[in-house]
Amino acid sequence: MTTHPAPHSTTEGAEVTGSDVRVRFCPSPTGTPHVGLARTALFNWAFARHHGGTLVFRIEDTDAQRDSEASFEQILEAMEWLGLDYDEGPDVGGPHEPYRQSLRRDEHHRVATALLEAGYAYESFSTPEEVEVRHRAAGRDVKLGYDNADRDLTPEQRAAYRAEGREPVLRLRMPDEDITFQDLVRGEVTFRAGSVPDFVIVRGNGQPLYPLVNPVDDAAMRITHVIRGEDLLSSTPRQIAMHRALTAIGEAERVPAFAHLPLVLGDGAKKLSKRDPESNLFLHRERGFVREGMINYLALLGWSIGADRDIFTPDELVAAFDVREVNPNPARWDQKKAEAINAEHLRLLDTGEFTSRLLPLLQDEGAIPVPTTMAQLARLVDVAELIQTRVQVLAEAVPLVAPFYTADDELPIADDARAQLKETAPQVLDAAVAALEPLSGSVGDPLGGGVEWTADRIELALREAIVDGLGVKPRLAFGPLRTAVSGQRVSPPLFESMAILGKHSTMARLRRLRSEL
RNA sequence: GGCCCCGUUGUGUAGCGGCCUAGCACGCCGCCCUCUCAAGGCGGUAGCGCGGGUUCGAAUCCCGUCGGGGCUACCA
Repeated sequence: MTTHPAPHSTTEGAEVTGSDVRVRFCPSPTGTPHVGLARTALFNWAFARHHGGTLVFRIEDTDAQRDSEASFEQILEAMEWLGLDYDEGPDVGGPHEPYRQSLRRDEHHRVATALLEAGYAYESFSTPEEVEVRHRAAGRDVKLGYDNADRDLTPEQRAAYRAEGREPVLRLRMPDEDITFQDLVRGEVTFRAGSVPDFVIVRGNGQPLYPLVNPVDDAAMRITHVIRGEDLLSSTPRQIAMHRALTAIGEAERVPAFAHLPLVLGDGAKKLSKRDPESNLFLHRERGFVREGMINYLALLGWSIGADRDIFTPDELVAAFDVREVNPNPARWDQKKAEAINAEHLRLLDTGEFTSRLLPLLQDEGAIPVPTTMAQLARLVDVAELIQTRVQVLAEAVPLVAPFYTADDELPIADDARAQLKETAPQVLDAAVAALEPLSGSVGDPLGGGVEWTADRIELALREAIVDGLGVKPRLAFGPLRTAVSGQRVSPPLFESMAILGKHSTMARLRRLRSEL
């Protein structure tokens, strides 16, 4: 048996839709989660949810050299953080267990044997060196890869190789015809006959390889759509050949539909490398990206929801997502745009929610005492309202919030803030102290009478005393006060800050800076 | 080298033969607002890689060309 009739299944090319859709996210647990990986997971998730189908999470941990349990845990953590829930997976079970590829070894061997017996796979004894020698001898480029030389070995030849002590690898016989498929993102793609050599599916030591196990598991799990990165586009003819062979021997129902997502590029024109810090999903989380912002930006890497709109929620993504509308061109990671999108989502949060997203990060960064008291929490809600439009990522809140939780006499005065103080600063501070002293420290006369410590009253008193009284321009009038109160050049609005700090703290801070001049 | 993919302002995109003197967003620049910084408002900057076709008409279709990228393991 040299060639095979093309065993195309009758369902090939007939795309499955609706709740019959079954897609999978199948990372190999190497290293920390990459934004490109997250985008692939997101698009699979959005596709499954949009169609009311099933998302399978399978872990491809068959490379003991590179895989790690820690990485596996991180991928789970990433899925949870992004809120990408799956219907079947290693930690949630499902009808096609196990979902850890390393546990499916027996199944892989069984199928490999079946492929061999049916003639779709064959034993190959050539070493890479021998292949290279043959290419050179024939004047061919050695980069052509395997030369299919062992395709038609006789039983005697195989026995002879075995007698030499050689351990054969198993190769899948590629069909002698063009392989064409409809990529959901790119349209028709054709690989010329003969351009893809017969490939190894089981190592000499018996270890099954990715080109075998990935399609075998997809077939076993009845995957209908393979949505993955463009870097795997060139392996598609091999997978299709494998799926056709699997279909022919009854191990698969169909050849799945393929969709290849554009690459995510880094600064140059190259694929965003794992070495590039911006590729690390968790670094973005630590900086204070929220789930909604990250999902929104990730979705924009190759897809758009409409002509004049680019802010949307995860639910809106699910409702609108269609993998056929994904753009085939590579997308560059743009940190500024990513943060701008995140900022929009921060502003969309109501103050209470914004506050609770902020709290853990502030605690971790030491910007707010731990444990945090109810009073401190209440103050945070007030502060949060002031800074919500002033941060793009949560981490930017740290310097803005910290002064509200620092002892008055320990407030650090930044060098640049001190440096910008003009010679009028002392008299401005004196005037401020004098103007604010008469105000009651009370913030709540329910009847609205009396002098109160509110932002409006504070502003009024200060303007009268300094701007009108001393004839100092507003900018110069309030600069020193800002420095005294926050220790910084940039802060939340001054009068509101004073109101939140209270009279006692405010006065102490004003006097302290004055005393240092 | 071979195979394959991609090509609209700096970036991401809208565009699927006339609605395009190319829209939106980020960025950048300016103005307004203003106690700083933001947010917000207004305005500006910059693009269909190139060459041929097809057509009354092309960013949109075809061919070529150039450029960029991916893959090219007994990794996944």
